Amino acid sequence: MSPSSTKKSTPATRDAEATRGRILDAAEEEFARGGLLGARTEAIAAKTGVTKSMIFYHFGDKEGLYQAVLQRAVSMRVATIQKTDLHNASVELSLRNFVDSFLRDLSGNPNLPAIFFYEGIQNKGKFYSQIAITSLYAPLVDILKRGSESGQFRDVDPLHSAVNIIGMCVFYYCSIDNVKHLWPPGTNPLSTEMIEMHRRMAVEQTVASVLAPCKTTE
Amino acid sequence: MSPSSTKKSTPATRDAEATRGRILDAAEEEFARGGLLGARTEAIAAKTGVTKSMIFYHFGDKEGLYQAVLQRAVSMRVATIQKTDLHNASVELSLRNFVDSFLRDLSGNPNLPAIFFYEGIQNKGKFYSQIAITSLYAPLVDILKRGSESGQFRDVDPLHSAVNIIGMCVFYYCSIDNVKHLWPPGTNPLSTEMIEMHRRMAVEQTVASVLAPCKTTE
DNA sequence: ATACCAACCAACCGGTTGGTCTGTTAATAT
DNA sequence: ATATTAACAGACCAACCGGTTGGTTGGTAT
Repeated sequence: MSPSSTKKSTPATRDAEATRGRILDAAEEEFARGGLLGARTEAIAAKTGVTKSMIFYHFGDKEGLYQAVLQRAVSMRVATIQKTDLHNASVELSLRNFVDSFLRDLSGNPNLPAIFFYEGIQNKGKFYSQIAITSLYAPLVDILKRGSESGQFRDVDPLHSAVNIIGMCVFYYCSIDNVKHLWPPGTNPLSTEMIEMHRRMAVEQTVASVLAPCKTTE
Repeated sequence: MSPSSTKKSTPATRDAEATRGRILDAAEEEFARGGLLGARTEAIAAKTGVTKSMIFYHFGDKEGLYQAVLQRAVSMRVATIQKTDLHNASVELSLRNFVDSFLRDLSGNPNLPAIFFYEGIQNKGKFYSQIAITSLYAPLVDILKRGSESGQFRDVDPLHSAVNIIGMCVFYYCSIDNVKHLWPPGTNPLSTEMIEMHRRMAVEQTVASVLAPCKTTE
């Protein structure tokens, strides 16, 4: 019953683990807004509620914090990929599952696409290692290869079509403030309905973009 | 025969118009690398060959230069849109023409996608006015609406599918350094063959992503 | 109780960067 | 020729920002 009855629980103050987590959350937002270069350590500290020094105490330097943010994001995505049914006999269903799970991950964290765009453009992918990119793309490439070879998909290049499919999924999140004017004023691009609409459209377009034209009956 | 025989030609030195052009070119590269925030005026000046002061002399401030770069990019794209056949009786062909001309524009200037991404994420689209976005997207939205209503396309939402289509086209250019590791080492993502491959794939996937499934031979 | 250390803060430092100020030189008109 | 002005250069500044330093405080083991 007492606040510190359990051995491990620390009473909220002086909790290093919790502080690191809060810094990571704030940093994710800030890096999404400005990338490694444009993010301000002061801004991260302000959002977190601790002093700027804590960033350097816990993560070494700005770059260390950045890598920690990237690492966490990749790990989370890889975790949900492993929980998804991607080896279904129907490659169409496998593709549908992959894209659907990807888009649900994104809707839970709309900042991630921006962070990875920054990583590619600003840092030329320096911190987004070969291993990370492969682990994120390989399952999708594999599905496309299987579908292409079995004839269930059109004769698409697996790598190019994989990249294009990811692009179709994430562009919306990276361009919200550019394209928001296309919708009637007051429309909130991150509202539940809009997010769901985008997911439906992206899944349907994705599948249709590679699916073989319907075989003449029989 | 003399170097300054023609009235209009200025001998290369003290040519304000040419200097502005060179600054714009250098700025486009630099803004593509870091956005309005991350671009360094010194770097732009260095690439141009003139002093940093010239930027402020010709464009007022960093923001003025940035707006000039955006303006020029939008104008050029609008110009080619107007030269493209987008009102063909076949909406499929109209769509194909739009995407193809878009991708050919991009291959001539791979920096543009990054600039517009930065604009949306960093500046929240402040300088990418409602007018600009509309003039760039409206023709595509129109094609999708026509195709959807006539039944030649599936029952897609014109706005969402338009955004997704653009995403499929530009993602490759914005993520080159992230996804380059997917291809065998040494592959140049900006080589003529890769660019052409990407354009073919993007056009085919785009059309397939909205095209109605083939009617039973009737 | 008290010694100890991880967790934290406030003040400060040095390099970077957008922008300015003072001048200088090349073209042009008269 | 010479006055005028647009097109340039270079030195400089104030603000900003990543990172450091020295010191403080709260939990904890003995």
